[in-house]
Amino acid sequence: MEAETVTGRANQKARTRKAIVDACRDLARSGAEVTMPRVAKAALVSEATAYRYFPDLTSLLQEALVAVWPGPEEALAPVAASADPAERVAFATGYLLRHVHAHQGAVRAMISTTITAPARSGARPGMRFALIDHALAPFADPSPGALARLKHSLALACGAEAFFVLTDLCGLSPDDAIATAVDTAATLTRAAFASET
Amino acid sequence: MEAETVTGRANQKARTRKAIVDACRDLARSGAEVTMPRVAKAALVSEATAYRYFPDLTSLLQEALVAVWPGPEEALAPVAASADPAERVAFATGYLLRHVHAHQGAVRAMISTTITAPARSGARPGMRFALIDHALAPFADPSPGALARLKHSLALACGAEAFFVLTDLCGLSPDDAIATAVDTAATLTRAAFASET
DNA sequence: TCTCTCATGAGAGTGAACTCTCATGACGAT
DNA sequence: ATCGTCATGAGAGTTCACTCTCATGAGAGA
Repeated sequence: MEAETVTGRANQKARTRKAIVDACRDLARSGAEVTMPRVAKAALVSEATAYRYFPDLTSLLQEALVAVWPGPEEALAPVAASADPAERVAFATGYLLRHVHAHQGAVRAMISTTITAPARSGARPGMRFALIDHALAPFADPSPGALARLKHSLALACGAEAFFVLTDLCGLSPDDAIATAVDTAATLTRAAFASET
Repeated sequence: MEAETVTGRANQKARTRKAIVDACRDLARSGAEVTMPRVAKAALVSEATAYRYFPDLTSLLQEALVAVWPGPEEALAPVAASADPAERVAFATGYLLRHVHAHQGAVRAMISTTITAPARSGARPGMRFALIDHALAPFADPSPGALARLKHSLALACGAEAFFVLTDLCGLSPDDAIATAVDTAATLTRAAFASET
């Protein structure tokens, strides 16, 4: 056999896994509702097999989404030169929320299943935390603990939940929702770096 | 018959409805998982009957929760005399989040079902909006549109989603989560009333 | 080539959210 | 007292998240 087929069994598994993740990603990108049966059907595998590779929908969605999203360095490249924390945070928030908007169906499904099982929330990708950390990495703590507190505050504005609260409950358009979240994140950042209380 | 039994049919319906709402409220208060079958069983009615009175779990939960929560005036009575917007908003946020914490199971179930059906999110009680509006009622717009924007920002910090993000994703204790959300809401309010940009 | 292992498929089963239908029986009106 | 309406119960059906079992067949090793 060729060198690439040395471990046929392993290759087979890798192919199956990839087919599932790809199908999930495609469904997520299409904005359609993402369910295990749909994904399995699209991937041409049985539902049982899909569950063999991923213990639950959440893990699958996580892997599919993470695969599509670039890392924080790449995402924040446009503001890499900026020394303004608010500007960096604002950009990160806009970036994150645009992705959430583009993958609404998948993200909604993920929140829906994790919200009722708080214990398994660890399965959710820490996109927001990586972005926030990277955006604030260059800056020193304005006052002891302030940075940690700011990061927690930002988790409220810079996340999928913020987007859905603004669109579903406040009735904002996706663009307005993103603008509002960005604004909120920037305000919080400015406040944290301004006050030395 | 007695005067109270004039419309037996109507009374019967009222009693059934009350039994369902009460059972739901009790389940919610117990912190247990709230499902239609459980509620129906506890209310001694069939699941079909429960669905006859409430089109879905969300409507039931809404009615059960709203019945327990006092109105905004009553809730904000302790800060009725305060003229500090940040203080009033902070109190409202703490109040709201303590209730969310006390009824976790019900609120989680509500979010779980509405997040996947954004169209029906209107069914969610506007607790936060009533509280925010009441907290900010005495104050004039610092600059055109600023108040409206502040209210949208506050919806992110003063809501159930904020509580769950802080506890489930950030890993904070309930008390720390509430403190963080309160702090965030106060910061946003102060920023809105301070800058005349 | 033969055999054994293991990835996979098929399908049943559970519980929950709903939806729909049909039978029952209690209550109100006459 | 009788009749008709209507609240209710019982139960089947659908979809989805999972879980489990059993049979099959393809690839790997001897």
